[in-house]
Amino acid sequence: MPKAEPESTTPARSTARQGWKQDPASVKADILKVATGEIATYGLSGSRINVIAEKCKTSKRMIYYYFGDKEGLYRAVLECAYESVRSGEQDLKLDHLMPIPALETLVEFTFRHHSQHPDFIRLIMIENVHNGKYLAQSETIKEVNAPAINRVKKIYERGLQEGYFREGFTALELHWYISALSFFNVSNRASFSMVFGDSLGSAEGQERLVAHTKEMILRFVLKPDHACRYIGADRSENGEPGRPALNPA
Amino acid sequence: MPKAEPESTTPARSTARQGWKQDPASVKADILKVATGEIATYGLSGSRINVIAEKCKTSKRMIYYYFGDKEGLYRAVLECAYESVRSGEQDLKLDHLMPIPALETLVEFTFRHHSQHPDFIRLIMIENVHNGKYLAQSETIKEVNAPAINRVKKIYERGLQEGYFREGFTALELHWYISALSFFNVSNRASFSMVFGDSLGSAEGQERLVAHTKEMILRFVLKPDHACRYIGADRSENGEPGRPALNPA
DNA sequence: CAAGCAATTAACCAGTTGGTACATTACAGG
DNA sequence: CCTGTAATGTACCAACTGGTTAATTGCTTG
Repeated sequence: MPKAEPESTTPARSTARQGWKQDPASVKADILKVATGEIATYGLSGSRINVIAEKCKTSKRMIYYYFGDKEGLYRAVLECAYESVRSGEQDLKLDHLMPIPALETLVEFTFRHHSQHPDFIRLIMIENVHNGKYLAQSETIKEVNAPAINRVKKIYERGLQEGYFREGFTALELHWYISALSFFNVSNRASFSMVFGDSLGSAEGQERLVAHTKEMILRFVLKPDHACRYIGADRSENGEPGRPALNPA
Repeated sequence: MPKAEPESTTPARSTARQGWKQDPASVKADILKVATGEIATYGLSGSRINVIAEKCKTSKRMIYYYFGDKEGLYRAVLECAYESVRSGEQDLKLDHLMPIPALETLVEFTFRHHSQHPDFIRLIMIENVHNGKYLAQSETIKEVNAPAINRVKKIYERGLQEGYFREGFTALELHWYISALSFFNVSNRASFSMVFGDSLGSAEGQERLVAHTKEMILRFVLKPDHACRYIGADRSENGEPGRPALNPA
């Protein structure tokens, strides 16, 4: 058992005391970065702290010095991943958009954001295999995720007030649907493409999936009249789905 | 390296020669069953063949005798899981239903079927963490999953011909959407409920999710006029979403 | 019954793994 | 310059792990 956690709560501040050839914070940050990659790749039980230490060009001892044990390292990786992903979600400016485009934007952003952060998705997959055991130990993470729901909530409530959206959903449910479609796209790509071919993984396939996902969420949330009018109006890029008006004939 | 795989290709045939106190096929089947549970719970690298052997009340040697090595066992578990899940999907009789109810039935079945087989979902999650490496080695599994696509395809094509569905989708895409929503419900329940509370995991929450998922898929696939007419007509059980007619006013 | 073979057991092994004890280095403050 | 302390490197270990060797048991068949 190491004596105590060192003080540096903020990793990667390079203006700290240059205690060695490099400041300890960067060592800690490096361990975290490498561990994230290793654990995301091999899982908690599949990753080896020896390997992590080697890849950090530091000693195994350092990992235990900073993170206590393997689970401590994993917890730190989880929290850090959640935080860094959250921080990348800030600048969306959805309030400036009308509810429908705002929702479209959010869905598209979520979909693409997930697909651009496969390691984060993998960590969540792994954590789910562990039944959320380590997520449960972290108080930080619950706070970190509240904004995600609020984003949906604001859009949905505005859409309700302005008469675009159907009533009867919760923001949590909407977030769930958006997450499900965006998450699955990354999490199950391997098995899906292995079994059915990876036509949906190609650039075109992915564009179809984003477009469809957006459309799916919108069609679901919109009031019928708005749905029939709105959908298809801007769906000119894509092929058949989405027709210009209610009655094609 | 064990000499050769024993002949029994069909596990669990109990009428085999009663070679010992119990027939070897049941030993093999038992190993497979226990291994499925262990691997689904702890992952490939997280599970221990010692533990599996103990739980089987057999020796570790038997596992190597029947499955060669740990990966061989895992492959067998994967294939067996896919097969047994497939076999539970046969008796749906979707051909006797009109396209719209057929699709509804399929979605609802898929959703509930997934939630009733969490171990299978977990195995797929784990296999995806391995990037489908072992799935790629199995030829069986591709064949096993073809019917899933065909089921969707038949419904979709009938729906097209009879004028209910919009054109421009592939059966694979539709299957993807149905799978995504059904799979996510199981795969991410832990992390989701850990972060947002498990209101969606309760009995009522689940019923809302099934209903919404069905509705979402239908709204997406149906032609606008059918969508407005059909949706909500049988949506009397649930609360607000789904209104009786196109123009509520 | 002897031989051959499938099924099974128990002991064993070498490499790995998470984790630690202990010495050491470098800086900071007195 | 001396000492405390944060930071680090080295060597080490006990437990475990996947995997194996070799002997044994019971059935079947000639």
